[in-house]
Amino acid sequence: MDYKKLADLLYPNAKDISYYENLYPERNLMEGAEVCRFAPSPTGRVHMGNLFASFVPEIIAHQTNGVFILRIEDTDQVRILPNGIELIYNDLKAYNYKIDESPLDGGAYGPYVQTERKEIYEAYAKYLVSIGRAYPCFCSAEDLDAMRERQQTRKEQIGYYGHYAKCRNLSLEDVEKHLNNGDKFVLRLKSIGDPDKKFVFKDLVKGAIELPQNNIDQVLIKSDGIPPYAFAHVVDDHLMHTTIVTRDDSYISSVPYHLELWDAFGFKKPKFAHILPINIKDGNIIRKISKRKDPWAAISYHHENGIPIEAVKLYFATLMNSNFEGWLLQNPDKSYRDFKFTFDKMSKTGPLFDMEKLTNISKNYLSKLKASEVFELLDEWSKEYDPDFNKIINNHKDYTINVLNIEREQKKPRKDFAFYSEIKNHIWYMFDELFDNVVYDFGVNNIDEVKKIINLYIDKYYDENDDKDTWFDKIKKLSEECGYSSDMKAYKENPDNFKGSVADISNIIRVALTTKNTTPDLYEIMHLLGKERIINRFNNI
RNA sequence: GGCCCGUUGGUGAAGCGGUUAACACAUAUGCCUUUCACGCAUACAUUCAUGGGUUCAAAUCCCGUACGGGUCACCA
Repeated sequence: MDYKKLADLLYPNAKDISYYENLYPERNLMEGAEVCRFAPSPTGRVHMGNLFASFVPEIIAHQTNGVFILRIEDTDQVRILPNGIELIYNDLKAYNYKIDESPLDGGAYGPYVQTERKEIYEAYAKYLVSIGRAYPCFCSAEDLDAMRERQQTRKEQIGYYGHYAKCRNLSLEDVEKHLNNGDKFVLRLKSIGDPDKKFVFKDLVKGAIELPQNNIDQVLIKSDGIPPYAFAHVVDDHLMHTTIVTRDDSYISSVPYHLELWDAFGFKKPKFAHILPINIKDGNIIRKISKRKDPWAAISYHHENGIPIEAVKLYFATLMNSNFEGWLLQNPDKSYRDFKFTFDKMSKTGPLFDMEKLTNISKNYLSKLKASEVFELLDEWSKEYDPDFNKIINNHKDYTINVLNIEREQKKPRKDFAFYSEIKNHIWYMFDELFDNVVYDFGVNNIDEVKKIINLYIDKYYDENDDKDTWFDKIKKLSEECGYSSDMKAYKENPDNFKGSVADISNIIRVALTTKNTTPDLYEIMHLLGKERIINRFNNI
């Protein structure tokens, strides 16, 4: 068989691969720099699962001074979305992922959309034919269905291989005849593997895995001229000089085929890291995150609820390498990017998404920020999701920052809220605009007693210039004057001797001012509220 | 069904031949305290799915069983 002739027959116009080999030369990178990529299909918006899948290559690429590529795998025309590329790109950008090369940023190794690389694939397909490792197959869908059925009933391996690979031995004349007929064909790999032979594949995440060789003559180019995933992946990652292929763990079973393809081309193989998808426990079953079933997994849900993007990334970092958490505890002021991530520390079983954990991480993250930083974040979030509140906090910007600063600048700051959407619930009573139609609950204290106490307090004790100690001493004096114990220990020992304690007095003032039974430090709140507002609120009781 | 992979407390997860089986989250109790939050202290796996084997020694190595997941397309 003259393979060269067959190749020309099949792909008369395709370029020689040397053209592309020269067009996309070796990258000039530092020793150890990794070229990684995220290669999604443009089928819709990113969710937590994809976001994690892209977090990994992004961080590895940039930690090694390498390159992070966004490549769009749109060879399956039926599932793609019209603006799918922008959707994905914007979602990644919203999380501050640094994308070095992409359909939108361009780059020297593009195009970065697979359907735009058709002629490249053709050249490499032609090459494979010319060296006798690929051949055209004219079998119809019906032929293949019949074959599969037969294999199934005979309990044989399913696929196009061995004597089932009818088109493998087509002569040049046969092919020519079909072509003249206008018959469509797919290009298939001429596999030389033996499934009875095993080899050991080293995965960066999963370690050594024993796999059987591939013997299926897989489809390299579909009848529409576009390659399925595997062929496109090999050509693209070769030409883009990817050093680490990160992808979903489900690809692992097709590794034997992929490796045979790399070898058929004679290309230098990249390293592989098969990443377990983030799972979710749904009742008793564990399954992949689903966009449809898990609304909380959608990026939009995170935006709406004001889940800080940095917290999500911190959470991803702990999912990626569980020793990250301990490191962060030791290095609270460092960025997650300073931590040395490795693949071998990644979960081999698939991490479970844990909202409680994310919440905790987020609380810690927000508690460490400056009040002004929290304000900026809150401002940005509320602009879109709570415009009324946004107006209020911007009308009193400095005041709001001070409110957010209550018990913040201390070694162990408060951790009241995890998400921006929760902040309002914690500080609304500090704003007169929101302190409207409020309902007070003074518990066991009747309203006359309450009025007596607050009036006495304002007339006799309150002074807005008091420091905290003086302020509290006065509360104690007020307690005693009203028959309440100023000493908690004494009160606890003989509660019957008093009408209540200084805690009750404090709480009456707290509720009168905020309606809430639990608030941050009362002194700070009163200090920020100011005399006028305090008197007004007391008078409203 | 074939082929791969996995199974450690309520949860995530470290450990990879000798540990009191880390750590974090959650939960509970106590302390601190004007409330809350924070913090601190204590408790929570007589044991690492299960049965066997190797070994002086096994969560760690080997074999079987059960269960769970992945994959077997002109989808990625």
